[in-house]
Amino acid sequence: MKEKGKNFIESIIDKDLNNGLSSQKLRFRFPPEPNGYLHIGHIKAIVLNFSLGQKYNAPVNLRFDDTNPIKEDALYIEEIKKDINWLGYQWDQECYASDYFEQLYQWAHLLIDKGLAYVDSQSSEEIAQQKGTPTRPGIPSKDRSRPIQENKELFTQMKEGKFEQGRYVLRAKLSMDSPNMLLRDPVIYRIIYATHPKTKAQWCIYPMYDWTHGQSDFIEQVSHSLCSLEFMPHRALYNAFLTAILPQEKDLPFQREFSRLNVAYSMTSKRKIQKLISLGYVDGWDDPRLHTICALRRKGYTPQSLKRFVELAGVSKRSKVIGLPLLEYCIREDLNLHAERVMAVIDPIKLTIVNYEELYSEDITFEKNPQKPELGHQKVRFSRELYIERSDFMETPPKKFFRLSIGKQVRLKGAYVVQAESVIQDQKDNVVEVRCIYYPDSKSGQSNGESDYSHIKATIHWLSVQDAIDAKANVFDRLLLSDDVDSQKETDYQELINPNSKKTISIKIEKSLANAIEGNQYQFLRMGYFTADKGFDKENRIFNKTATLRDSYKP
RNA sequence: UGGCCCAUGGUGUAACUGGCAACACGUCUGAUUUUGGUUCAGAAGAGUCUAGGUUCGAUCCCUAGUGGGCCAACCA
Repeated sequence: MKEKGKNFIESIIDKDLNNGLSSQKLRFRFPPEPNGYLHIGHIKAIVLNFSLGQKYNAPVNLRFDDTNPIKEDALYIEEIKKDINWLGYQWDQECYASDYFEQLYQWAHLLIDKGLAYVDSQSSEEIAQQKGTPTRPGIPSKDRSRPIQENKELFTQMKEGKFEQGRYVLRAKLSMDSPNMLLRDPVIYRIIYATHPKTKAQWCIYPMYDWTHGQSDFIEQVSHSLCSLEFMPHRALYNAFLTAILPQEKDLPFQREFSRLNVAYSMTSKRKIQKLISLGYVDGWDDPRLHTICALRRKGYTPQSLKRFVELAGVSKRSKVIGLPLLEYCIREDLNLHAERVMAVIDPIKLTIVNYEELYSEDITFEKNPQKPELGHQKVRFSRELYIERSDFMETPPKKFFRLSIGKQVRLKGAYVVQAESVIQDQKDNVVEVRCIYYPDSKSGQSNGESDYSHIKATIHWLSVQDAIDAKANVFDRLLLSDDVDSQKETDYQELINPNSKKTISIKIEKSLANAIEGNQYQFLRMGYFTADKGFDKENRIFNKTATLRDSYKP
């Protein structure tokens, strides 16, 4: 049977299943380090692992890789859990690498017993120097041949806090001339005096990533340990350690690597984002211009759209940067189906209907969402004085402009056809008001008698002046000027930042939006998708622009 | 003067153990539409990095080259 769209990870799993691996043994895991907020790149790993879990009906663990107390914080544990839940995933077990510290310590002793690890007293710099280069073999440490018993005693004392930070490390004795630099006697334990988010002051030696990850996978019986491409050289260590401490074990987990999701114009480096925040270029980790999960959420991205994005981006082993248009497509696709349509005028200009009764008004209705008629209708007040979008009127229109200009007709959404008659200008000749007439027999949804309005090419949105409410909208442009900041080593923030990445503008919204709830998404008819910002209330009516609508109008 | 990984329309992925390159986004037409949105129909666009080899036949296997990525933290 030919299955299309299967990615290479799924192919590997299917092959394993065909080769006799029981589907009961399938287990995955998402292993973040709690040292910062999750970003769009993590979404790929999350979606990949959890959707594999769903597809194969296998459990997925959440494992915090908390082996470096200097960088980690309990705050991030909570934030990470929140983000994963928001994405709509439920993990099986909530695990911590620190749960395995004792076991890892015992295994380290086992490694020493086998003559495969030694305590090194050299400084970090000395060790680095002796490592050599990829083309030049390393030099063995003077401590490499330290007797096993002495190693055990020193390591035990390290654990007992007998030494100051940095005094000793435990190194695996592998090879000092491997072309894989990671195999050149890697450090597997170091002394750190810091408070760990989970184990507090219980430990003063901490295992390194390589000594932790494979073993943690084994303990949790993870079958397929998926990580990004840059961990490929670590696979040799992953396997070497597992086979060293578990020589008779047959069902060892194994690591497979996929390319990480790099998004154009996005910054995912914690250090760099932190810098942006401290320099005041963005307001915080959830500034909608960033690509952290909390920022995407605040901007109005939905879990569904982000999952879809990851799905469309695919899984492969090529390093690449995905462009923003795909991300925008995904949120439009979702919001088109779900967002309520409302009227809001972003850049208002007054439109007066001269032949409409001055004190008269009427209720106009239109569908909340043409994609979902069952949602019913929106009711808006129509009257003589309206606001329309400034860009919907032109004094000297180009040939293909279908909207309002003197002598031309448009339909006001849900209401009447109007024809512009004249404009009122200020001293500087700016148009401040458009005056028009309306055709009483052109009302939406009514039979129009003799008149035929089918030639009207455009429908524009509007708001009754007396009912319009003031609000604000944050409109964003890309924060960064370069599409691939993440791969740049040093960054000149001055030159990197788009000075016009955020504009806050005053807009007019319809009454029904006055009590919008934070996080709710709307389509401002013809203008794009907007989301009520956090803290939205009567005093503070702010919307974030989530995405623009597609626009095939080309002047 | 190292090792590992990768190379398919503009972009991202697909093509089962080799059988005349498919899907999505984007682009362009046309239709529908009271959102220049949506939807629908259709089109253009690659002969699979290069050179060899194996084969009746190569995107797929082999060799070499080229280009890109990763690796020398007491980070993960």
